[in-house]
Amino acid sequence: MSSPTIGVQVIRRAFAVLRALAGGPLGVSDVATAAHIPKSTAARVLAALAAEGAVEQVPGERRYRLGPDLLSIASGLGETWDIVAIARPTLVDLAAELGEAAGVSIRDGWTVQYVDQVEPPNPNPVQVRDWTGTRIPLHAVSSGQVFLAQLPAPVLSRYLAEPLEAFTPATLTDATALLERLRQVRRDGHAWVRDEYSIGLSSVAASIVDARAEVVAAIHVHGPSYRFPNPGDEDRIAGAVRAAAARIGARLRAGG
Amino acid sequence: MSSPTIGVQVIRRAFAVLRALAGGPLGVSDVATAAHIPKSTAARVLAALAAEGAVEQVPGERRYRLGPDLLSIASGLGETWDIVAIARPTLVDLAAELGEAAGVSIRDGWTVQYVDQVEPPNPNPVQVRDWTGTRIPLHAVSSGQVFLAQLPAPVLSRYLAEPLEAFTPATLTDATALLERLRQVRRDGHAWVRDEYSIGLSSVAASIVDARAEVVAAIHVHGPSYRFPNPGDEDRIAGAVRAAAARIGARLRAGG
DNA sequence: CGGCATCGTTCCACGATGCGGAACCCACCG
DNA sequence: CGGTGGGTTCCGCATCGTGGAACGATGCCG
Repeated sequence: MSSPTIGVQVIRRAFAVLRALAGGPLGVSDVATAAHIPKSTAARVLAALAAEGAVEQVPGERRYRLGPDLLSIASGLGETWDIVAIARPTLVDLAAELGEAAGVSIRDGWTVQYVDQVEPPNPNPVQVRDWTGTRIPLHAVSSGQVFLAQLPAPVLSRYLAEPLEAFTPATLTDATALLERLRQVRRDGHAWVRDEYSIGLSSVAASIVDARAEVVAAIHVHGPSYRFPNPGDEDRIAGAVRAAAARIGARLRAGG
Repeated sequence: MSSPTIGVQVIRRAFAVLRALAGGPLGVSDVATAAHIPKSTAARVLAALAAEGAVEQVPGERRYRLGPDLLSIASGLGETWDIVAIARPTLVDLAAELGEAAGVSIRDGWTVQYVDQVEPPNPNPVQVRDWTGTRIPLHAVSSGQVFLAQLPAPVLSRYLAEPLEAFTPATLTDATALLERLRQVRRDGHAWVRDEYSIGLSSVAASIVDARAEVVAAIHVHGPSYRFPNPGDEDRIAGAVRAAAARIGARLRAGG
């Protein structure tokens, strides 16, 4: 291998297989193709994963899909798990109300990690792809700015010390401009971002606060800039997002 | 190896590690002990899992915990995922209302698979352990009986063809007795089970029906038999469980 | 303040373990 | 009945993981 390739390779492959299956049930050959591994190896890995309950054959067919045992592991995620589970119904409502996709994210170091997303009912054919599982630098997206806005000043300045990557011409790469934006975010309780991460994509986000008054997650709604937000509709939309975030926070604080 | 030990062993170990971490953050040595693998191997596996985002170091500390990327995989579970996510808030309410633990399960072959469980607030010190991730034969538990009650006759008789394992003296191991019970379940819309799986443990379950009118999951509430159900309280409790199941079903049918 | 108990990391030679190409089998289809 | 494509099995090779042990960092306690 030209690159050192750190780590245990079977594990790499196993997860490649799991991620491939996350898209829906697949047969052995498809898995092999999707995960870039030889067919026989794919079969062996699938068998091993099946023995662990991480995947299972869909009854009748011979394709594989993710197995329910993953949930028993995922439920060990603790607070993160609670957040996703609790947020889901509210996201469904929010997506329905605004007609665009809604999602939750958490902060992971200097990036946002999107952990769940729900599409509106009767989604418009023009829709934003599902970002679940993606990590994006904090300054480039609305959820990230929400996280940044509540960081203690010294921590924040450590983030600003490094150069801010540009994704589009609109990305805020200047520390001063970003600080000004964060001031707005703190004032409004939400962050509006247009075309800063991807051209033609707009989003609003608001933060979720747990019992210890800490920001543990953020929710957002996003859609194509040409129709979202409709001019003059920004406040209504932002209000809905803030309200949803508040509701989720309340549930989180109430129910364990 | 005395036993053939089928499967890829690194994968076995990787999942042993993940399951160990499902209980909460652990250091390398603890993981090694819990998963019964040498320390250096544990470190290597953890590093590999970390590279996949399946685990992460808790910031500041050096212990590891499950990583958010698991969610991006779990969200590929499709309907099962939706069920858990949607059921959670209702389970929280239900557990609070009845003061005992509530859970969701799905059917997996001839077993029930518990996929989530929530404890009541201020739980009594005497509580039932968390069954999440466990599989139990259908006839022995309330959720299982709910699933059995709606199986087509021919499928059901295939299950009854094999001997029914006894877990306690109260387990229904006689096909006729079980059929009679299932009749009750169909009539009532719920299943009450006392001491049939474990002595001193009682539970009620009701089924969750999706848009295609299929039973896709069941919820239950269970507690120690000495206090649950309180005499004369069976109907109220069962009613609450049925209502919760109906609510979850409705949400499931509405929101994607 | 210094020594001891832990915990994590690194190293390396050994060999078990997983690898994967190819042959085989089966189910489905034309 | 011959062909195609997916799944499973086989088996010799060497890769990849293994784990004991030594090292280094931490932090607790005396």
